Amino acid sequence: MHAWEQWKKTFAERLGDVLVRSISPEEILVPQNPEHGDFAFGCFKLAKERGQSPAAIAQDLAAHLRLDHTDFAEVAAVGPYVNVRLETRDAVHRVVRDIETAEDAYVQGVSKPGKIVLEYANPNTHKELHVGHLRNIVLGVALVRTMQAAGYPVVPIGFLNDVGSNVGKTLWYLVQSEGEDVRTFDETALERVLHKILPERRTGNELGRLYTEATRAVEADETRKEDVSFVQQQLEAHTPAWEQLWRETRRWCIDEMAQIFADLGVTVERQYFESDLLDRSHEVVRDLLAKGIAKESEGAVIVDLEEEKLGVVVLRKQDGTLLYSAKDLALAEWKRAEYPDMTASWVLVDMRQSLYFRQLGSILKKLGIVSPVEAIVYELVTLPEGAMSSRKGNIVTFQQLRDTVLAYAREEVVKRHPEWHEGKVAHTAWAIAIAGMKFGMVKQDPDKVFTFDLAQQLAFDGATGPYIQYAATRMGSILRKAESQGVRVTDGELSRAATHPTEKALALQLAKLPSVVAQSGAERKPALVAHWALETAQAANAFYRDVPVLEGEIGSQVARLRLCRATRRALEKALFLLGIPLPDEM
RNA sequence: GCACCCGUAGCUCAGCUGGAUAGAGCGCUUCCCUGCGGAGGAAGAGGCCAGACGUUCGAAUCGUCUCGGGUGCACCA
Repeated sequence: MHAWEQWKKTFAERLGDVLVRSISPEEILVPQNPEHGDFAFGCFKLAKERGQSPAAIAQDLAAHLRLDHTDFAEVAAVGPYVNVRLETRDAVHRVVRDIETAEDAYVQGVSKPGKIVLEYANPNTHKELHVGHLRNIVLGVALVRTMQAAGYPVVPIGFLNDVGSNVGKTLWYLVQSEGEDVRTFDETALERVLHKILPERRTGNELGRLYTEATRAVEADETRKEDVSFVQQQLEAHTPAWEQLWRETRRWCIDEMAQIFADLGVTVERQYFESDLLDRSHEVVRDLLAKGIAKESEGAVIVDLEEEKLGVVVLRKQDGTLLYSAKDLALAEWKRAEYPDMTASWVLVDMRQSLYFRQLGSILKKLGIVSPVEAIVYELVTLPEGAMSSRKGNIVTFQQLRDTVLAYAREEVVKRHPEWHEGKVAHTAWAIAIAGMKFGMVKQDPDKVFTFDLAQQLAFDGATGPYIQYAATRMGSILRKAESQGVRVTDGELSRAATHPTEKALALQLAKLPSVVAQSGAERKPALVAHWALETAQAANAFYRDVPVLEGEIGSQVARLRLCRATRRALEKALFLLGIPLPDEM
């Protein structure tokens, strides 16, 4: 058991001894003001039960508490609270040894049973990734890592919507704007079109631009919808020329996305493609019709959920092409086939889709699927001037953001370290840029709208990712300096140094990490780890300010170096859980 | 109209399984580099925790209502 839980448990047990009843460690609280002590117990409930004043009970408890052979050095009643204080050096030793012994397993929680399949990083192809998608990816990566660390059996999977309605619309626009007739489009026309598209236009950005223009064109002239439908029908029927055009344009996007995903630390056990379940989706719609779950209405196929006050879901459009709903049903079925031992199926999506996922869950239940999908929702990313929309084209693309932040990070690195070689500059700038982009998004509550502000993304001071990296790298440079001075960081018993209050504060902070990770996993809130990292960086900076590590006798130097090392390791681990790399120096 | 989410310092946000004077960061005003890295640190100003009622010994935290803001509600995902 880690120090933090052990201390709470010990305190609770000793209280229980005096009270002759059991006290749960969860009833132990941490005073906001460290001057009160390290742990506290409030006597309000007991006071009510016993008809005595809380202060009198606190006095009594403090007088009878036996804390010998524990890490606690002091006990005091203050008003209605019993406060206990840890001996500084015992506390520091305990925590440093925990981290040194456990190494990577320091935060690892006990394995929970079951299998949770989590779908995230599920954008559309034929569009460009923007900062709204970034929130999904950042949260997804952090969720997977924190939950796994907390012992939850999370299996990350990806799903690419590569034949959505936007694709038909985009390809329709592409073909007709290159002067071809969509109705007679064949392989020779395809060659002419592809020949005209120079390599620099073979990007998601270009396809996204075409999509925006296509939307505008269809809005200007509704009769064009028929051509768009025609194209979508050809795609679903696998007509060769259209299928080839689709495959080619899709590749541009997938290549880009693969790079971005790798950059952002996305890992999935299985990558699904909407296009692979197109045919099955058509069958699913027919099955639902046959079973009477779905019905025809106004030429479309729908599922009526009015009885459950969930409205109506359209599965197949009047023109016979499929909607995302039909494909999600087929996907749910497929996931179940591939993960028969799945106990939960989660999909990370933005708030706008929460009603839709309740509808989907309801349909799946009608089909007798036992673990229907659950949407893990987060709020939108908006711009200061309002919402973003690919259809309207007012988006901040991920590439724009990345290029800007990376250039700025590089500039700052070069300014500080003109002597560094290119490889080191590039890697460090990359690590800082990732931290800059990601941290703001993970630290904020997913239920809150994230207002994207470029100036904020470029701030590397204050409550930011680079601030945390900086605190950790400073711990690293103390260790490096010690090494260069010939001080060896030995293992074994720690010296009896460790007496400064900021040293203790830092150690207690490090002690919390396993519980923070456990809670973060249980509540699906990676933000808790982000807040821990911020507080720890502050504690590390205070330690750095108050305690000159490389002074004094060798024993205390080594003890403090080990605290530095433990701090760096813990911060590195927390950053990893958030999907943020830590450079050696910065 | 119905449903979901949000309303805490000028701004961006923590705190919300009820408990000791409501916390950070940014911005603003003053400071701190012959010391282990100033991407840092110290201090200060700044709050009827949207409002009302209720539950409780105790409410930013729980409940109900009101008022703001956002989002969704049939062929986009």
